[in-house]
Amino acid sequence: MKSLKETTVRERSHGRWYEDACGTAFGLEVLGERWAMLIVRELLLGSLRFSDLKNNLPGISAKVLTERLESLRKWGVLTRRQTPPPLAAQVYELTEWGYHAEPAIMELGRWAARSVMHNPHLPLSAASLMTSMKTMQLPDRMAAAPDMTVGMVVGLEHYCVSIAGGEFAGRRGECGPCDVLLRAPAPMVIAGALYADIPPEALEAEAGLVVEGDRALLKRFLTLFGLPPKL
Amino acid sequence: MKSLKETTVRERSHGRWYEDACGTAFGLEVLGERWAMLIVRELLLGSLRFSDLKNNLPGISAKVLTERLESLRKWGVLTRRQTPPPLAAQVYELTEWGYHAEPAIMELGRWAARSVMHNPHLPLSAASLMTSMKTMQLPDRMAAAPDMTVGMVVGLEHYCVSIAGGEFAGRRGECGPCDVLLRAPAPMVIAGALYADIPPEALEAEAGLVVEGDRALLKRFLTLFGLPPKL
DNA sequence: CAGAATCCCATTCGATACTG
DNA sequence: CAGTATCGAATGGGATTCTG
Repeated sequence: MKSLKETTVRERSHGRWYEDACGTAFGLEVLGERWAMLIVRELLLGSLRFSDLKNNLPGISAKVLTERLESLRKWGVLTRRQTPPPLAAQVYELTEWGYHAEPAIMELGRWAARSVMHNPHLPLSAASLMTSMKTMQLPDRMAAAPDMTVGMVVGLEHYCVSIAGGEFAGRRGECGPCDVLLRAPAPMVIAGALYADIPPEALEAEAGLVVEGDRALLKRFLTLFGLPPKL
Repeated sequence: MKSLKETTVRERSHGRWYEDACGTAFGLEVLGERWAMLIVRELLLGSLRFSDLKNNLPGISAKVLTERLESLRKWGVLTRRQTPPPLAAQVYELTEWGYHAEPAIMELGRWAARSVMHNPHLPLSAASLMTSMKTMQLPDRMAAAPDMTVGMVVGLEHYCVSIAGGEFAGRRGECGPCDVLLRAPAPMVIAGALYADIPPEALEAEAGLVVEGDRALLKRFLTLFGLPPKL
């Protein structure tokens, strides 16, 4: 009984679940626990405080969040940083390696979205919406897109999307001056315009969308994203 | 007490852990459980029977393997198929959608391999070796590579790698006629040649490697793969 | 061999309460 | 706000046994 427990402890002290040393198995040691990858997804859009993470991940408990953050810190995916004196808060921030997990996380999302069992018309968090936009870019349209800056205010959260030289970038925070500003009460209002081809006018009339700025550019913007075909 | 349990059952009946409906969250519902992604990785190289999967995934129990296979089947990642009468065996085989998970799994492995905490010189399964080769292709070298077929016999397992038109393909099974045939007692012998730049002659002398066929082509082959820089 | 079924302990998780 | 502490319930998973 004692020996059984000791064995377990020894194995876990390595942090290893899988005997296998291949890259994927190692990646799963780091990001394979429940919530871990979604925490990273949140932080891809910018640093966050503990409570912001908790609010953005409905269903996660403080305990699990604490454990995951500590685990991810040990693995070198993120760091905990004290913000300068004015705001004495501590924020979690991805390391360079942590940021490089973005392609892996996006590939998983892109793959999953092609399942016939995935319903894209379900409630979505604001961060999910931003990540999905990056994932669902249509490369040929994006290559021909004019540069633009699109601000989004979803509920109380601010996001800024920029397209420059065919490159998409999204982050948390306000844009400053932007070509288009969208205000929506919920993420799925914007998702409706992006993925369900609902005209923005209809969403303004019925879903509380508010559009400011260049409406023609908004139309163009909305053509840059699309769901992949199902398999 | 009853109501608490009912709530739990309802949520799990969706198979949903995360409230979030984004693609990544959905992908994690499907592949986020322990072992699930490694099972898929095994099947990417070709269909396998239950006992083969169990042997190839050291540490997995029959119970967990059964559960995962059933879950993956329900999600449409794989199917269970009866082989024709002569061999009355049943094999697990990825669906088309399941095969499309390959980029996501490889991106995760590629990312993980860039961690300073990942040691590539640890024991490796044969399937991991094959997957890692696909992941660690050097695109520019691969583009200029001549077509070739390389057979590998690792322990008792046979694999066949082909390069045609700059495209890498690997699968389980024998090659038939091939340009180079490698026999190694363990996967890491071949990994040493690929990633640690150990000359094949040294491995033949000291690690039990056996090379048959075109040795010059083998040298060329070994230059096509390399570990990504650490971050 | 290919699993299903059972047993049972260890771990995990979520809810709640508490603290600096 | 940013966690820590504790506890009970749920789940996970290894070992074993049984069946076709």
